[in-house]
Amino acid sequence: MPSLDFNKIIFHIDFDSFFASVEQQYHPGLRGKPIGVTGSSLSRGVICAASREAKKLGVKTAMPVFKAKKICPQIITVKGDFSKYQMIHKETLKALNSYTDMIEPFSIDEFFVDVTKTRKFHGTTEETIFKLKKDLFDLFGAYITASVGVGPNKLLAKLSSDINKPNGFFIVTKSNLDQLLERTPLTDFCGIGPRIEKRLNGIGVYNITHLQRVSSEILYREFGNVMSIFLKNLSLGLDETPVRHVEYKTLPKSIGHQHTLDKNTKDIGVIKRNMHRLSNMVGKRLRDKNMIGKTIGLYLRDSDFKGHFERKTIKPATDSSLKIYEITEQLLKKMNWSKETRLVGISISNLELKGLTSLPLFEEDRKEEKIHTAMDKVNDKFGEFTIMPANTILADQTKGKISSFLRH
DNA sequence: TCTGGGGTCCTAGGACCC
DNA sequence: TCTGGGGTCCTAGGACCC
Repeated sequence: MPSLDFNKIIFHIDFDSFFASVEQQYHPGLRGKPIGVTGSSLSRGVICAASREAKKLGVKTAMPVFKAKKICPQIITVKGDFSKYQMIHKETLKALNSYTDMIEPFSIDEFFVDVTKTRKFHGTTEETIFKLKKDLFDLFGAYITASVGVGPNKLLAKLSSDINKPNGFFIVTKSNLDQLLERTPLTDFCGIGPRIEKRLNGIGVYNITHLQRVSSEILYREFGNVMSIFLKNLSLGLDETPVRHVEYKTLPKSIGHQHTLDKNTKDIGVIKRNMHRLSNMVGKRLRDKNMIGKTIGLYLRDSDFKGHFERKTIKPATDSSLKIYEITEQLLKKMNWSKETRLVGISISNLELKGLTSLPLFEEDRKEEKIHTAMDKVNDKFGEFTIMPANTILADQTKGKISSFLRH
């Protein structure tokens, strides 16, 4: 049974309206205005991030652009520039490294930092927070701010970084813990989404106090072993997952790309060309990371927004774009697909680092590898998708540069 | 004008091997 | 003889996060 140890000090650092703040920092003309950062889809996009001014007017993350415009006609939409956000992420990691190496990036704009052992070099918890905020100010300027939550574990740290947003902080203590838990709606806890909430409601649990009191047997019956223990611990503010060292996470478990078509289509040719392009993107990223994967998946979303997924595991593992494409083509056949299609996605999982064992045995394969290497080199030099197999080039959207966005 | 794009983890059940 | 059980791999499906 885990317990709460207030000698442990975990920070959760969460940038405020991250993408939007970055754009406002870079473009002074956008400051003080309601802006929404959008993804790559032009005609059917969603708001990836809203500035605080836009939030005040009711614009929310993941809201379709057209809806945001309806609610807030004066909103300025800005196309997101992922490389900028990535750069700030990396700089933040560097800055945090001067405190401790116990840093776990949780997303592009969130970090857990375990300062239990190192805090004493920076004074009290409050002094450490202020120093950290000053570091960020010196690095990025006044517009890119972060809120900090401090607690004895990741669960409580994450919960509290939201309390005094933007640019605030909150420290969980023995004396404010109960109140904090009680005032937090179930779905504000990391790990409880709308489905779980509904199932909790089904067994009479509507708030955290109910969850504390509900019997473990009833929870077990509804959620099984792992989830019921997780929920019970959560209700008491308990969480023993460690802050993982930054290096621990650098190897991805899966790599995927998806793309919402400009228009729904039944044209298998269009779908296949998108599959081909996405396969190239996935393969390229595998090769960049020097990884190979075994399980290849094809995801199609129909016009009713329903997702359909098939996957297949192959041996040996591959990093070949062509192989990935061929497998997804088989999957497409297996799905017997004839629906109006909205989105095409391709992913690969079951990843491992490419070792000596996976050197291609046959001349044919070596040739393909050489082509890939040459193609990747040109693309690295002159930009993504300078060279692509001919049938990947889409008649209707030739300049198919897709920026990949990790989050809002 | 309905609803993007990148991920992670868990469970149940079947196939297969020994 | 017709059948036990553990382990691993895979598929299929579901839920969550930002």
